[in-house]
Amino acid sequence: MAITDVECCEEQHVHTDITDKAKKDMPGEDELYDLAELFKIFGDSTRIKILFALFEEEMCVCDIADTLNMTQSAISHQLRILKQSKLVGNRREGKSVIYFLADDHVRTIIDQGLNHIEE
Amino acid sequence: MAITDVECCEEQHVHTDITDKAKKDMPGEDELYDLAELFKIFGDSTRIKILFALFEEEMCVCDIADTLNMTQSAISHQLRILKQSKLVGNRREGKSVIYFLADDHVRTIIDQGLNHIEE
DNA sequence: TTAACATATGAACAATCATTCATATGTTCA
DNA sequence: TGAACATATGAATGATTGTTCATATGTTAA
Repeated sequence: MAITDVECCEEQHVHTDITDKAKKDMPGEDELYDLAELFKIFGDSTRIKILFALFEEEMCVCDIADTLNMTQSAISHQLRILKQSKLVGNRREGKSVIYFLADDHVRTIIDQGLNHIEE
Repeated sequence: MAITDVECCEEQHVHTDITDKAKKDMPGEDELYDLAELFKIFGDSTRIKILFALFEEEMCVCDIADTLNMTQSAISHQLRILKQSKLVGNRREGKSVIYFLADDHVRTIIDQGLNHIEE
């Protein structure tokens, strides 16, 4: 057990058997960062609402804005974020652009969140 | 179909059959807000790391700080948030305070996130 | 009680972010 | 081609937030 610098408490008192194991099993920085970034996407009620709307059916931007009673611009900005995270996909259909859920992870993640809320 | 005000696109073009259904099935504001708040907790890599550390075993604040190589103050502030969200619990044990995972939802939610990342 | 240790917390600061506004891009139809 | 519609986007702004620093609270042992 190396005594390199001062911790919050005396280094001697750190339970290195536990912390060593925790450090060893900790995922890499990149994975942890990506994971946090993913959850950050769900951490905004506008985006959550958009996802709930798309649970029903695919929709154009205009319909989503109407459903949430928000401006087209605000929705478009958020859709861009959702698309970058591969949570939604889109396709152009004439003048409209149709957005849809990319996969079923979204549903599962949100359902787990609801479970926690409703306990 | 009421024509009350101007939407992003002409009100006439909104697919009210779809938007009405989406509006009807949308959870209440409070629930959506709580859900977003919950995911916001997971949307920070420091808190994610703390949760991963606690996956291994319960730990005192000092050990968590050592595991993450961060200051005691930063960890304590984040533990407060995690506790408020009922994601972790704690108990005092002498001079130390031991933190632990509150329930298994945490694991499930993070696992689902990892699934999405690793695809 | 005092000293040392462990944790919590308030204030301040920098960074991040959601929305708005103005405008640009892209599509269709006459 | 031009006009109308639908969506995207850059800049600006107000609000939120993670960390640091200083310090307070709480616990133990001498």
